[in-house]
Amino acid sequence: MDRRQLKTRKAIFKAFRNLLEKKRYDRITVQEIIDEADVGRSTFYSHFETKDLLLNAMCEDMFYHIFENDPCPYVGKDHDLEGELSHTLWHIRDSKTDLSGILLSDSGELFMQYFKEHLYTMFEHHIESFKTDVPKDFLLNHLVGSFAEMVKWWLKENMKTSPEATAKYFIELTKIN
Amino acid sequence: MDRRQLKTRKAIFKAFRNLLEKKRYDRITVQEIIDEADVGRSTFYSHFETKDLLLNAMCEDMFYHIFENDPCPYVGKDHDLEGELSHTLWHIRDSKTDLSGILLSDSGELFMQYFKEHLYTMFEHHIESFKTDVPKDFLLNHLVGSFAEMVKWWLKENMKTSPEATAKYFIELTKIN
DNA sequence: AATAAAATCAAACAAAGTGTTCGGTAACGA
DNA sequence: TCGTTACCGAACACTTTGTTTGATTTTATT
Repeated sequence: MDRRQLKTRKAIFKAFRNLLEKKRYDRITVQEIIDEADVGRSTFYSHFETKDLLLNAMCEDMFYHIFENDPCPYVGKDHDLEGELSHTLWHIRDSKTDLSGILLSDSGELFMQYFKEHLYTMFEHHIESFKTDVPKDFLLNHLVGSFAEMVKWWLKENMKTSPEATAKYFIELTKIN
Repeated sequence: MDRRQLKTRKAIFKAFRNLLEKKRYDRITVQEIIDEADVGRSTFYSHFETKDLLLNAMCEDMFYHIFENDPCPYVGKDHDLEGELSHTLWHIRDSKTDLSGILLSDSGELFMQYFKEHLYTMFEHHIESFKTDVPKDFLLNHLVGSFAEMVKWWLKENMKTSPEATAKYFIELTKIN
């Protein structure tokens, strides 16, 4: 990939992130992004057709590393749920881009939706092992929703508790078998 | 209040609701609302300064009846949590305006935020009676988040289960003491 | 029924944002 | 070095916004 492309792409992402911490997504104009990123108007549109696609690209960028299936450097094995949750929290904490700034911003719910989509596929792999009477889709919704809320709370509290303890917390509070 | 005012206000609300079921909040223009409601441009702005304030007014209108502290016609006493949750679900089901259309729309998260605000104050009254080690604010987040997700799921499934059974479901799945 | 008050309307407006196109300039990779 | 590619800035037609104007109903009251 051309260095120039990467440079503009990063500049736009950074500008977008800066703006998102200051104001709501739907109040941010392309004009402002252009000014903040200091790129030409036509350049922006050659990279991203719309503001929505920019958001989309940025979310993929942000959440890719968090949910990638890599050998976990912190937790030995992540085949059990609790281990995988810790793993995920580790990645969130170590994420290079400031996730808390964005997830806790006025447009946080927007990113939460992307976040939840990833969580769905993650929890889906464990859903079979749970013994409960509630329907599967409800249970999934419940797990994803409460875990996402927990992450938000965790970030808001500056991640005082360790990923392991936090994951254990979550398991503890939810009757999943 | 003047009949004309009420008529315009209702027309705008209805137009807004119709549009919200078709497209996202931030893609809806004031122009479209005006056209759909068939009111003059200046009339709209004499009622609502901005689109955000219109949303705000409509949410208050929608959630007022759901969370008002009335003598419950369905559940005898609503001093216990489960009874209050049933009560809330009853109101949601009987709500005149189609809540599910809006809460499940593309802009559902927007309304969920308002919804959650009400839930917070509701759960706060019960929080003292819970015996658990997790911090109070985390527990609140957890309850509000998972209950809100449950309502969304419930609406999506066309409210097949009864309010009472659904509330019991929720209590059942959450370790709150 | 008459009247004063108030809400509505259409039209017009400047200002700001959108998305596209253009040719010129500069940076890249080979 | 040289062809390719990405960037820039300027201009464009177009839409949306929020405000103002003055004429036209509709309302509540007497």
